[in-house]
Amino acid sequence: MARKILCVAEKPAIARAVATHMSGGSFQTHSVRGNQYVKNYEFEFNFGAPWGSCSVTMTSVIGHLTGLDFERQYRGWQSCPPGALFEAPVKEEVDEKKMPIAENIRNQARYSKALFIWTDCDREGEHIGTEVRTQAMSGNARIEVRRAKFSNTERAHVLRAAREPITLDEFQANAVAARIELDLRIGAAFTRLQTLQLQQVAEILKEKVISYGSCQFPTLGFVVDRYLRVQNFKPETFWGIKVMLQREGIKVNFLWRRVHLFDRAAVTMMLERCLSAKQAKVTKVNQKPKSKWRPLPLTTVDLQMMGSRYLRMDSQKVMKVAEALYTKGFISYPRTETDQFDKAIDLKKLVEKQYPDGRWGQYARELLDGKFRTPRSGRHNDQAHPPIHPVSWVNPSQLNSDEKKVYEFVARRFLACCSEDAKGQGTDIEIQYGEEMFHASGLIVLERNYLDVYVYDKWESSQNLPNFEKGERFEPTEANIFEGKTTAPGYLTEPELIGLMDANGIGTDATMAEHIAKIKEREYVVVNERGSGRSKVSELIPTKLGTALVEGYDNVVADLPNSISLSKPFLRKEMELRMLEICAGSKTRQEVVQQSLDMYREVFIHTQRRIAMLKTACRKYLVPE
DNA sequence: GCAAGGTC
Repeated sequence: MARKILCVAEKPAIARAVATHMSGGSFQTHSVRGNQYVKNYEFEFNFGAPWGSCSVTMTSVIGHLTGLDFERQYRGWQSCPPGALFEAPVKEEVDEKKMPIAENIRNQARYSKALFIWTDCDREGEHIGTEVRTQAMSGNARIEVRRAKFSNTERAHVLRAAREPITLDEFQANAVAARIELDLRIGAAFTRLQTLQLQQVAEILKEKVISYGSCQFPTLGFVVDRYLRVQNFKPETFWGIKVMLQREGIKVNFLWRRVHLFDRAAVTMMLERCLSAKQAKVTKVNQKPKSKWRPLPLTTVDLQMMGSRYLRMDSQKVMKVAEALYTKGFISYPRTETDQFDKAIDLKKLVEKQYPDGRWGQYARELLDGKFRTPRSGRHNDQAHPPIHPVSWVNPSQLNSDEKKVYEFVARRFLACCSEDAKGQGTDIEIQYGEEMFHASGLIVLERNYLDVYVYDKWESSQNLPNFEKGERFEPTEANIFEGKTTAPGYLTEPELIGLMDANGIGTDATMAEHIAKIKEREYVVVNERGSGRSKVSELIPTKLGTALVEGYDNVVADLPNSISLSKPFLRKEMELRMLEICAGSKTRQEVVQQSLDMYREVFIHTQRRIAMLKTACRKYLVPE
């Protein structure tokens, strides 16, 4: 009998795609008792030396198999002081719902010579791989374990991954294990402490869970930070000089190089000097081609930001809709950090699939008639998923209105990536007037190219500039002083928040939207709709509770030399750096867990000692006088 | 009743 090899992917869709390539399209599908999504695919495959031709069962898990929790006697909120959770024993157990999946792996492993792990090639994937290995080995202790290294599900790439397996990266798996333990201990300890303490302070907190998490709190911190900047904003008056020339029936406005100053007397004096010079001199006339670059291939973070901005959906909604489109086979996997297309992907074939569309089908045809350009490459590659792109065309009548909007965006974005940049002719004119420099610029859009399909970008020709020659002199039609006031920044919008989280390493592409949803659910922030119609913006405003928590924690650590407030992203960032050290092999999991726990324990003890400050902040905002 | 991370 042929040797048997068990393959396990991170999710059903990958199992199916890999099985399709390895089997050349002919495999048997068996359902798995107890789970409707996971399937076992059986087929023959020649792995080459040393395995040779084998019968294969390809199956999957659905993300992590296990979860970490405290031992039973520590799960009650009154069972121990919250601080004890820094040391309380924890155990990893297969989730109740994942039991049938784990059992399937144990059963399949029993008759298998080897286990090939096909989880995503990222940190979480390595950890999920160890969970799969544990199950397989408990079914068959002698099973040999390998790992397939792949970054997309293109056929040749998959086949090579099957024939050139590597080993699991224990360092990366350990880094995730450390993250899991830290998130649990720190999250639970602070959540219980602040919930139990603050519930006593105000009537409206009585039944509330006041959660703390290393991601949700910095997310809240960003919202409060902006809110306070808006509240504390004091407008300042500034003055500037504007110069206008009327020529060939066109009014040309020249902008001051200094933009504006906050000293009226100084500006007045500068203007006087200009006026007494009478004539201005053209110091530069620059004609140069300008281009507006087509967008980069689409990542999750970008999809969420663009979704909030142009599709009027919050980030969680966009992701839900994108997942539905993915599950139905219309777009590629929507969780990716990759903004470069692999060379192996046949992009033209994907463009061709858009031919039937009434809105951009013609544009797609023109691309393949010679206008096609290889997409730009960004600098990110998660080695697991390609940029988000349409994989098949769908008739809009088959989609609901949100799905239509997201699919349209993904399709237009993809076609834009495969297009030429927009081209234009720019003119910059610089003049010297007295001692001061001014400039005017014009733009003529010559070729719209990608703009024709990517309706979300705007790039318009400006008013035509009249002719100027370098060295010529003219007397301006007008030269005036103008007055203005600095304006407050707006409240934080969701796309801005996602940008901040991304830049500060708070959450992952897949979880950022969840953290924002979490702080809404906890009533730390609310969404305020301002304006109407096209100019409508959704602003995030902290509630009194959200403001009180941030203020309270800031006060608690205000006079500590090294403690950084929990509302800031730095602690999480530090944890991230330590995880990278585990990945590099320079620190062990145990060292990192101990170090990080020590750091957070210090803040915890301090918070406990000064719990009155947290309570005072809550009372200040939440208890009526 | 707590976290964050996978995925459905």
